[in-house]
Amino acid sequence: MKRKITLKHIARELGVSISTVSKALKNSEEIGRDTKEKIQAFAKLYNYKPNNIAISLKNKRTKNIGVIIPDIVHHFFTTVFRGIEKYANAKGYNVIVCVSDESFDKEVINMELLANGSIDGFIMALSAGTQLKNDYNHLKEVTAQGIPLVLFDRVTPEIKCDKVVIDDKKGAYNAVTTFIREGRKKIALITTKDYFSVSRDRAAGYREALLDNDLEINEDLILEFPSMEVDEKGIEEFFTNKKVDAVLSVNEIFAIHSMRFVQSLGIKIPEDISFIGFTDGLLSKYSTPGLTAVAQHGEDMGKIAAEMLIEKVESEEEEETYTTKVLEPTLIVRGSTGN
Amino acid sequence: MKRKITLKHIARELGVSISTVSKALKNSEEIGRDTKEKIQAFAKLYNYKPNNIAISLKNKRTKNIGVIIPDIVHHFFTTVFRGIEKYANAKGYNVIVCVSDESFDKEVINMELLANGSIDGFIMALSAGTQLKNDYNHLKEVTAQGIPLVLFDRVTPEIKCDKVVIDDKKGAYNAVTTFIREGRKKIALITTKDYFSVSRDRAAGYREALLDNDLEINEDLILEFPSMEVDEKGIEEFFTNKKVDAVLSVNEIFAIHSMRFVQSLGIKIPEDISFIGFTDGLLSKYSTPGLTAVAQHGEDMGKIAAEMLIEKVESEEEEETYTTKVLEPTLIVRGSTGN
DNA sequence: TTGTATGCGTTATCAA
DNA sequence: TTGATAACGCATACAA
Repeated sequence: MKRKITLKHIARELGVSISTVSKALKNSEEIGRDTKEKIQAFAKLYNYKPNNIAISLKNKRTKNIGVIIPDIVHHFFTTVFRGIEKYANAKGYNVIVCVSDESFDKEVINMELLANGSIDGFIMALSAGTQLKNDYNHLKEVTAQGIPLVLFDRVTPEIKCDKVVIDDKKGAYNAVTTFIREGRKKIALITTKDYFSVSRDRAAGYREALLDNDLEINEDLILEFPSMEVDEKGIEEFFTNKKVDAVLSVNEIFAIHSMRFVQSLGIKIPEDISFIGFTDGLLSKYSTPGLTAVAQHGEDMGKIAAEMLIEKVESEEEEETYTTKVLEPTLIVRGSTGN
Repeated sequence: MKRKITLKHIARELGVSISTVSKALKNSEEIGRDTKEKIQAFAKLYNYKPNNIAISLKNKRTKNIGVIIPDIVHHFFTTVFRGIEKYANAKGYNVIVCVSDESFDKEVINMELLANGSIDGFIMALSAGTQLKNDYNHLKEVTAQGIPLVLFDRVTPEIKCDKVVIDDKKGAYNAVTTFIREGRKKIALITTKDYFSVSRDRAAGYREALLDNDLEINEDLILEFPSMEVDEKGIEEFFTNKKVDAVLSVNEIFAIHSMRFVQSLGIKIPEDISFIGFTDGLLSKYSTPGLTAVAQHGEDMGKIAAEMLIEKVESEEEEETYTTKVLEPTLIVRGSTGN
């Protein structure tokens, strides 16, 4: 087993000093031609590569960025992650992922762990637990230490930092407008309590679109689940009792379940009822009929988040200017709408 | 902005030596009661946490594990990752992810980068590019340096290391047997060239099951795509020209597309044709009808991989014994089979 | 009981 | 042109 070779080894082997080796390998002008060649040849031969950890310690820069997301088996987050990873990698950064599992405690623990020197900055989406608890001290700690932070998708105004979100309100607004243009009148919303920031905005867009079109808001047509767990019973009950001709769902999974259930009742999509769901994921694409979806452009979001973070990480000045980028949602039209 | 505090700061502030502080914080018996209390109080007040990087350098242990996977927007890999992450985290390890993007070059670059001190060991699934090129020198390098490596799912006999796989052959065998028990005779296989290790095994299982049941292998019923890209045309052509009453697909996506197409032809599932697909993902669960699937138990696989890796990382002896764990596939029965 | 010295692998400053 | 030394933050063997 050939252990990794260090400057010291090379120096000893070649009878020169460590600093000479270091300089030679950086092609410093200070070092004589032949010593340089000798050292470089030797280094190449033994495949010398500087130790990242030592360099991190010296530079106080790890070239690692920490990503904390609520879940990894999740199409949207995974898409954002891809955007982050691609950009970060291209910039020479590695990505350390921690999954908060929607738990406040795990989010805190992971963050504190990584904050002790492992990473140069954070990119994260708040866990449900954190949003529920409304406690952001761990984030404040981190930013107070001068560690750059970028929040995406699930954000909070409590923390001053860069943010990337999509215009959830507009996404919902556009979806509802689409329904109305189709002549739908009884438009339902299936939403969830947990995802405060996004659900709130989406519900707001839903309401605003109805009002702007002189339709009244019927609270009976708003189905609110406590979490994103699928409540099969709740869905069945809703659709057996309520008469609706269009449904906006804040996520794919509620929409898919609903579609299946109404289809089992012999109701036709989109003839009798239209569906639009947030987050253009695999299910939307492959359901029958395809689910018209509000695309969140996760990969772009990830890329932008990484850009913002690395920008801050590498900038010398301690700017106190934070920006929030708002991406435009796009409606991907499929078979579940349009009659 | 309050920068992170170090032992040195505490020492200076309290007028003691660095080593005294270090010992006091480790509750060493050597240090006097009052000094210890004073130091501990001060440290708590300023929320002292040791710097991970410094400790890594000292211990030559990073407590990071590197995970290299071909794709992150992928249900199976993401599931494995969850298993890895959970276990690793519980053991105090962080996970650095790199995505090879199915490319040999990226796999090599990422691996070499991480191998220079950033991680204590690797868990990975080979990229398609690597399997195609059949070049494993980067893996050999790493293991030669004594860095533990665990391969999962997409493995190679070329490298001596721990491995975790499912019995792909058996999964396919069982699926085909299920078809035969249903009385199916014209059983097709949709497969792909790229994933050598898994596709080969699955195809072998398919063939063996046919032979064991005295059915002849009709090469016309084997549809082989060059990659996992969906070739809509190819699928349509196949199903318009061939008469089949059962289909085993090496992935969900081919199966889903095929189901949709045959349904559009008015063929009934499972009455006229049965489907089974590998990788029990979201699509299988939510397609209509649900796709009977060969579950790969990704999370277990990830957990086992992490266990094996951490075991090796933390063991003192340089054992040269490598084991391969083979997980049993499970058939998840849904609506696409059983007539 | 406390402190000094050394080392982990690297780089940078300064001296020779 | 080369090398000694200090420093990054921490831990520990050894002195005092």
